[in-house]
Amino acid sequence: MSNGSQRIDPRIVRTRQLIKEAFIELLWEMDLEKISVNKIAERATINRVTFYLHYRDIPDMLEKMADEMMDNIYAILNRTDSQQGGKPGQQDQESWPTLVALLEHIAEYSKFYTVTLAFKRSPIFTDRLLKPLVGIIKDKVESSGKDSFLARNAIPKDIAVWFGSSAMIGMINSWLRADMPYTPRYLAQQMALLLPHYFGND
Amino acid sequence: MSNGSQRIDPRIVRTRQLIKEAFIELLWEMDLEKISVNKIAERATINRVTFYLHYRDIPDMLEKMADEMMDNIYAILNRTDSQQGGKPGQQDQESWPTLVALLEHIAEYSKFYTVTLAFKRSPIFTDRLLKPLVGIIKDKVESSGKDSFLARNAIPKDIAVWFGSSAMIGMINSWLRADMPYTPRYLAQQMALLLPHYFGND
DNA sequence: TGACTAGTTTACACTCTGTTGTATAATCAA
DNA sequence: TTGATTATACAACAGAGTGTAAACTAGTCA
Repeated sequence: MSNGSQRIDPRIVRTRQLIKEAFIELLWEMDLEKISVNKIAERATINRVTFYLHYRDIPDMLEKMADEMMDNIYAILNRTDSQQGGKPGQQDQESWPTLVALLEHIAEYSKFYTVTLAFKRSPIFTDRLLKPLVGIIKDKVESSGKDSFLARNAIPKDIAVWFGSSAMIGMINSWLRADMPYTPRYLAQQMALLLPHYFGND
Repeated sequence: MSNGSQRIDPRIVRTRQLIKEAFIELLWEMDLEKISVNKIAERATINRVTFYLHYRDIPDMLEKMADEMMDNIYAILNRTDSQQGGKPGQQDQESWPTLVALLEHIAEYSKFYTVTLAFKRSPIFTDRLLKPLVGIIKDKVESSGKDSFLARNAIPKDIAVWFGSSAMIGMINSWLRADMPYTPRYLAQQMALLLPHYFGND
């Protein structure tokens, strides 16, 4: 109880890593619905029964992988948020460090994020990523002044949130699909340009 | 051969309709991967073998349903495009009739579009709908002048297209998820306000 | 080293798939 | 209306995948 991070049996780490890698590989090669526990076990060079020692079924595995992903995302969002404190002026010049950090993280694990968000017909985790973005955009919209663009045009707040968050997630999506032809920093700058109402410079 | 619309055996129409309705119902109730041919046949009150007389498997059925959907979408896009001809000035005042027609169509068949685009974790047809929107947005971006917002800020054209199309599809998605709290016309107006660079009034 | 735990192996009952052959019922054309 | 045609129903099958159990093997940690 004294140690926060429990010591985990390295066999468990190894097996879960093998399963995860096998799944990502298979998702490159075929649609989600064609992936079976059999195939995952075979590709991961583990016994099929071992899979069931870790996950109830494939949807359960997806759920846990998504949770893992979101832990990483939230770690980035919280880290950069607290680092810069409350200096919204400088924030814009740097085109929002949080956004840059997020895009850099996605670029680092691009294989995972591509198959999981942007690939084929099954953007299985898009929904998850949308959630924190909605939260961020919501804050921006809520705190926008009476004379802001959104207020001047009487745009309902929920529509403003829909717009900002889906534009952002869609651009990340397209960027991954196009095999990341721009650097995270440059893309972040363009996003800030296109979404001025959400980046302070309104 | 003289008649364009082939006379189709009413039994075929009936069976395919039953299958389609059963599938949409099941998609309300469970994830795509939990839906089997067995369940579809049972719900549709047809024999399981009959399913295979119409579709090779479930992915094939999805493909054909998507094709059907896209036929309807393209019919709307082409109809309103040709109706108004080339009067881009008036177009904006009416907040883009094509967009209104599209949203009205989606609202009319909201149950289908909700499960198929916006529901749960499997937006199975989103990709399809994205395609014509990308085409439309691309035209707007290509034809934008040297002194337009996009040109003044040197925003790459592909990024501009990513932005416009994903903002649009995302707003449609969120609108469906929220159970369409605004009329198609009103939503279209808000979209035109938020995306001025794509609606002529730049 | 010895206790513990993860992974392997084999086996079983079950569901789903895709196909075949035959029978029945609905549709269409003359 | 009749006869030919075609869609659907029904029963059966092999093959694959699922989820679970029990006994065994091997890696981990104190």
